[in-house]
Amino acid sequence: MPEGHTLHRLAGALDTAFGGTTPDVSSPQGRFAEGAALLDGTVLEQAWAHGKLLFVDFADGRTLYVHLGLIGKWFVLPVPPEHVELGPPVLGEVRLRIADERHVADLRGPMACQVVDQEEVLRLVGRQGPDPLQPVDERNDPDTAYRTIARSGRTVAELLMDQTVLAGVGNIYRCEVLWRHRLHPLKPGRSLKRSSWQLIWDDLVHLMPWGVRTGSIITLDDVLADTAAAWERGERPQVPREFAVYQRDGMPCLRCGATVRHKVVAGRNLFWCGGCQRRT
DNA sequence: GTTTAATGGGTAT
DNA sequence: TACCCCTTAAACT
Repeated sequence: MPEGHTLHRLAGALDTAFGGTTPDVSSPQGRFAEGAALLDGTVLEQAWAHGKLLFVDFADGRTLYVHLGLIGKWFVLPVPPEHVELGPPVLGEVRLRIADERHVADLRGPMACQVVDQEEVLRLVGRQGPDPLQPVDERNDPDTAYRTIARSGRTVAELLMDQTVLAGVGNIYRCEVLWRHRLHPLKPGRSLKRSSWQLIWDDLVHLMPWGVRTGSIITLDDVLADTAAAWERGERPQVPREFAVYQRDGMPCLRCGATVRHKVVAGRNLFWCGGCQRRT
């Protein structure tokens, strides 16, 4: 679920459902009871994201900071008619519920869920690298990422997932974008050409908004073409969960037919094609 | 019924 | 590198 596209999509959904209103904020599970009490009954001004960090600005300078981590989920759903009176029943471990008579947003399993001040927001965002889902400017500059990559002996695979280098990319986008540009994931950062970095960044800028629109990571050109065509027609298609290399170890590469390889690197599953992703 | 894996990341060793 | 946290659904026995 959670790479950067998920958080930007969530920010939009929270804005649409609750922006400018005063929803009920609670912690059915109890573990966020104090924070929920601080926010309950105040205006939810705006939700926004940088990389995988999600922020919800409330009145009085209070901001809710949420990081979904690996397993966190946050669904924003309409309240079905039969549950308008009492609100939908709480199922499972709901750390935080934001709700009114029209919408309910239940947060489960987040790595972080806390009320922070503006200083802390700046500190958190300041540690993040540039985010391909935000406009490039002085504060969101892919060149800063390349400067780090170009003098690093760490692998490109590791650097792309380091949120202080590049914000929002997770394991799927990283594996797939490297495949798309035939780059070996274990190349050291300092061997990555500037032109290759520019291709990676531009490709993420191209791909990730489709993740925000559809809620699904799309990295195959034919899936993207079908989805974009359907979108043009005003349809909201179900996106097939298909990738080039992610979780396809032992299977043939969709491009060259060589066997997709797999290795655990820094505790994460890394996939790449042994045939068409060169080390050079 | 129990174990594992998952699109993350912080902290200790 | 290891270990810890968070939750749930799928994959085991």
